[in-house]
This record gives sequence, structure tokens and C-alpha cells, in this order.
Amino acid sequence: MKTRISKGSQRVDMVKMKNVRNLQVTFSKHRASLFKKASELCTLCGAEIVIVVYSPGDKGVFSFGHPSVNPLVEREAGIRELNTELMNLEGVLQMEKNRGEYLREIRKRANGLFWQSPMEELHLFQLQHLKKALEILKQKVEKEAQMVNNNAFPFQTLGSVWTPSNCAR
Amino acid sequence: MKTRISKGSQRVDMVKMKNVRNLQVTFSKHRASLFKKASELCTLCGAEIVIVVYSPGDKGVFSFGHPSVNPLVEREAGIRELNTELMNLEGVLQMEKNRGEYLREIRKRANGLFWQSPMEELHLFQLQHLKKALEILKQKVEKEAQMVNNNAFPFQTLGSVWTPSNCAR
DNA sequence: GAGTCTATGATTAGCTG
DNA sequence: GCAGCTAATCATAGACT
Repeated sequence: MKTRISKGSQRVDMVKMKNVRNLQVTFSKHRASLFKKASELCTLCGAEIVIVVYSPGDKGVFSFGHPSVNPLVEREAGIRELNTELMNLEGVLQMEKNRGEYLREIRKRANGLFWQSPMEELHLFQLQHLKKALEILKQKVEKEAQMVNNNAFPFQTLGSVWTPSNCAR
Repeated sequence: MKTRISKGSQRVDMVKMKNVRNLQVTFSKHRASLFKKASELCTLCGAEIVIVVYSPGDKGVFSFGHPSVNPLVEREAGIRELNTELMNLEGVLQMEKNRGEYLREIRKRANGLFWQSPMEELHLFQLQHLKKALEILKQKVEKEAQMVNNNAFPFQTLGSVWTPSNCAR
């Protein structure tokens, strides 16, 4: 309660904001009020809102979602699955290459008569598996886009669900 | 300016809100103030924010993004690409099936000696193309997640970028 | 849909604990 | 990081244009 130079100037001199401590406090307060405003809008008008906030300096990620949605987690899961699928596809490619080499080698030595093996069926099975995985992945991405999870809980507010290392920024 | 019964009650009796007209007005006002608060938070603290709002009754989708991001459009594009890839894969599968039938048929009639054709190489090329497409798709999803576009424009506020039909909710 | 107006109450920056 | 404080500013429901 002493030497309050410019009390209550509020949004007038917001641009300066040099002090780090004050910046952090201001960020937290504004973030809280932003999420509060969002929840007001949800309950008031029945709207559905998703908010993702990257803190200054990329120290953390905060998200708000109603009626459901942890978009970060879901998206992260989607990326991980895409990576898995790519590795699967890589394996299929490698097998295909090996098989090609193998075939070429066999063809060099003997002509035909080695084609009773169920290689084609195995290969077909793998492609079908890959296709199924991609379809599931597609469904998840679509579900993420639609955001219809009708979660029972009114709001979700998550702080720093990603560590900066995972965030990869 | 006449018979103002309960002026200024503000957030006390927000729960009722029966009138449809007032609901619409309130939604617009609150949405505007929400985006304003978000932009304040951006400029104040250097945060990066993405907001997606589904209007009550699913009449439209509104989004706010800083420093870039039209997450809806990008995600929609991603889904469309996934669909394309799935159709490609479907085609590969069909070719694989046909090829299997063809091989089996040939094997029944003659033993070997038909394996000079470049079928394996063709097949390999298709898989490589598919893999490349998936990698590009993966990059886009990751880029979407990272949201580092360093757009020159300070803010983006988009109203109803999806029509309800495309929104598919 | 989007402004305008007005009284009222919420919000907030900077500070302390 | 959170909570409380205080004075100054802002936001907003409802009505009208």
C-alpha cells in the first residue's frame, strides 16, 4: 500500500511490461480470465470451445476444452500413430526390396519352379493390415476434427500437458 | 431508455437466457470479447493462442489464431489427403489382388518362364510413392501441431470458415 | 447480423503475504 | 506459482437504431 505510481491504468500501458515477474503474473491472470470467459460463453450460449495457449518463451502449453477434447493429447497420439504406420510401411518396403532381390537371384540361377511359396498371400495380408491401420487412423483424425465426445464433465482445463521436449519447438 | 427493469445485473442471472434473439446477440458479444481477450494475451505476453468456437446450434465455426493457423482448414485438408491416400492404397490392394489371381492362373497353366516382367519393380515404385505421400502428410500434421508459421500478420480471426454441411456434425 | 447507449458490477495492475 | 487488496477502468444486458 505504498508508492503506487500508476495504479489501475489497466489496459492503457499494457504494451510495456518489462519485468519478468510481472509478465509471468500477468500471463497467468490473463490466461485464467480467458478460460473463464470461454467457460462463460459455453454455459451461457451452449457453444463448444477449444483453446490452446502456448506460454511466452514456450515454457508450457495450456488448453481449454468444452465439452470434451484434449486436442493436444489426441493430436500427439495421431502423430505417433502416423510414425508407427510409416515405420510399418518402411518394413513392407524393405521386405519388398529383399523379395525383389531374392526373386532376381532365383531367376538367375534357375528358371521358375520355385513359385509354390505363399509369398503373394503374405504380402497381400500385410497390405490389408496396413490399410486397416490407416482407416482407424483416419477415423481418429475425423473424430478429432468433429469433436463430438459428449463428455459428461462440463469443462477441461489442462496445464502443461506437453513438456517442452515433447513439444519439439 | 424506458422501463429498464434489471439493468446491469451482468453475470449474475446469466444462466437463464431464454430469448433466442438475446442469445444470439450475447453469443456474438461474448465471442468478440473472448477473441479480444485472446489478442490482448498475445500482444501482452507474447503467447500463442488458437481458439475454435462452435456456435450454439452448430450454425457456424469461428476461429482465432495467433501468430498464424487456420487449424480447421489445415485439418480438413489433412483429412482429405488421408482419404486420397486410402483410395490409393485401395487401388494398390486391388492391383495386388488382380496380380495374385494372375500369378495363380499362370502358375496353373505353365510352370515358371513368365517371370521376366518388371512387375516387382512397378509394385515397388507404387509403394515408394505411397510412402512419400504419407511422409508429406505426416509433416503437415506435425506442422499443424507445432504451429510455427511466423505469419507476418498479427492476428487472424475467421468467421464461419466451415459451412455446416462440410462441418458434418 | 452489427453499432449505440447507460448504469452497474466485474476486472485488473501492482503490490504484499 | 496462488491469494488478497484497492482504486481505476472495462465489460456488458437490455433496449433501441
